[in-house]
Amino acid sequence: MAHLTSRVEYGIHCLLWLVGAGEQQPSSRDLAELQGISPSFLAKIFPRLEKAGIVAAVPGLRGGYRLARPAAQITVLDIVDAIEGDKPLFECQEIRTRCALFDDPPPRWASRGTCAIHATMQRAERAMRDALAAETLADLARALERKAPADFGASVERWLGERASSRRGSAR
Amino acid sequence: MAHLTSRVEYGIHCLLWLVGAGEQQPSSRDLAELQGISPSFLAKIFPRLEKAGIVAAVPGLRGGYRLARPAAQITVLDIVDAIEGDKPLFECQEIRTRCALFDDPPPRWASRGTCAIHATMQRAERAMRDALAAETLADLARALERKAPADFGASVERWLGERASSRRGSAR
DNA sequence: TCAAACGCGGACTAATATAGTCCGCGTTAT
DNA sequence: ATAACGCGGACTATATTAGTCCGCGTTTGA
Repeated sequence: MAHLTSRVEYGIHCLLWLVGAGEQQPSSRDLAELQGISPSFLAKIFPRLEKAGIVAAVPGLRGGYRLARPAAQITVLDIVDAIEGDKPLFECQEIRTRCALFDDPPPRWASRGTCAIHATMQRAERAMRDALAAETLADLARALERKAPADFGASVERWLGERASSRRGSAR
Repeated sequence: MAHLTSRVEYGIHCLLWLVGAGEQQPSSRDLAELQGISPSFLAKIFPRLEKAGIVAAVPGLRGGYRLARPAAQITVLDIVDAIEGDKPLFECQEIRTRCALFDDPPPRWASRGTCAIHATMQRAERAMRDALAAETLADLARALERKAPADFGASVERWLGERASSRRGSAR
């Protein structure tokens, strides 16, 4: 995969289910099965979202996750950074100081300021991050809501509710 | 490394040496040793730049590379695409069609248009690519020229000239 | 004419990252 | 007490990256 990995893709999709979940607090297993992805893999993703303050975790039986703040205050960049850890698009290796014409301690001017190539890459990364910061979880949820039939949200809530009550019940 | 790899970093640094090379056409080995990187690794990078029409290759003894067009007409994006092959920042896996509430052929509306998450990532990638396309090799060369002492360009040309004549000579 | 250096490509290796799985801990509700 | 929860660490398989090595066809100075 590329720079924005499956972790981010899975994370956002499952956060979107959380937007319309109402009072419920689905577990990571609930979310994984609702979304059709690996439960054990999703279980590695959500703790990162919790530490970043995007979701709140409720421990114990009947526990699970809910959004820690309104969806309109969670940007896609917040999610990406929480999951991927703010890894840079480009890592400058300071190649500019390694020139056959330089002596062992390379001249000062060679490492003065930021490497021009690095600066260009940083501008590109900034542009990418700005674009990700411009979109919130609420925007994405609205886009999905427009596509789905009117009763779909209620169906999802019902499905999550059934999962929750089956846990309380005879414990399979 | 991240999404923009060492290949790109090495490629751009060595292309910059080519900007001020004048009439000379340094070999990839010349460029690698001038820049202090692995000659065999750089030798895998330059054929890609050649196929993209960024540099022109001259085969045979005394052969080497020169820019195929003016540095002002070579953007950083051109170089990145030539070396990395235009790989996307994000690969959508169409997770949206995999919902536990869907039947085996998922409903039409679920895959209607572009996935909203994918669209956001594509906007971010576009922003990144636009930023890379805004900078040319000539811009980078100018930035370096401002830092280096006035006679540095001439020293590099002399170094490359000596390498060239030592090839013609008694063969090491 | 012949060797040496060139570009080019393919096969190979080592290290790292990604996508997962599995197990055990402490917590909590039934 | 048990079962499900979040959490973390250890583990595996596969893909990518960084880099080496060798061989082919071309060109050219000795």
